[in-house]
Amino acid sequence: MSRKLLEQNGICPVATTIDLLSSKWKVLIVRDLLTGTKRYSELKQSVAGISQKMLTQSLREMESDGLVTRHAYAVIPPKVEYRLSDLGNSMRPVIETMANWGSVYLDQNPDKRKKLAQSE
Amino acid sequence: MSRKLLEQNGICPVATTIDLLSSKWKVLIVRDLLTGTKRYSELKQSVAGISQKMLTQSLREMESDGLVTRHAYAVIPPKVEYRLSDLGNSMRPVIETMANWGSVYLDQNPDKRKKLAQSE
DNA sequence: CAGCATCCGTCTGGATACTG
DNA sequence: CAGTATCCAGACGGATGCTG
Repeated sequence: MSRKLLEQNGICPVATTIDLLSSKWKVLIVRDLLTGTKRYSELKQSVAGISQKMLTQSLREMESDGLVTRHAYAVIPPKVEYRLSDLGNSMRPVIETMANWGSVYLDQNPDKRKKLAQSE
Repeated sequence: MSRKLLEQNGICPVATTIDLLSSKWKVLIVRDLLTGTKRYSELKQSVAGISQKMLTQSLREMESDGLVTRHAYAVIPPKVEYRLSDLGNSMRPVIETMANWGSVYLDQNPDKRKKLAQSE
């Protein structure tokens, strides 16, 4: 229903952004690609908890949306790298703003921290 | 599964933010409350396409997450107003950054605009 | 007006097994 | 390593009907 959202909210810029970042996974993938090119297996690691199905599916959609580019090397074993396109990179401020907000929130709500130790 | 995301990604600030803004609807609700207090029926209008079930459910969750406050007036017919808490208001930069990104994106991809006319 | 309760189809997404 | 293919449970969310 992601496309429908855009339709129903017309040309709202916020809805547009959400539309391209439709799932949580995509946001986290962008987050991890902001630091540079990553292999499939690296993403699988850094995006804690994602299944290969969701990772592949998300990457494919992001590719067709022009957020990510895929670079496959004809070697054995296979090696595939993903990196942000210019469009994907332009999302940096969005992710950073989220990161800032989350940091402040975590600072002010120490209880939310208790859960686990760092993951990245 | 929203809480699980936070757990599995540890204390990642980005994941934290996504966690509180877990659904698209919530983002759009915050967007609309940024301009001030709104009644239930007004939100139902401005958040195009949302069902009363989803609206109520989202508002309840946002309330318990401390993003939104609810003010019910004992009149007939009933009147209930919703407004952002300080925490909710602090999300303004997040939504604005999304809006900015979406605006630029729409400007550079005029084809995405064709769909419909303005909705808000 | 502002909900709540319920039914129920749809789709998401995890688990598992297999391949170039 | 980097996927693809299937199965399937459970969550999501719309529609409908009913209240204070």
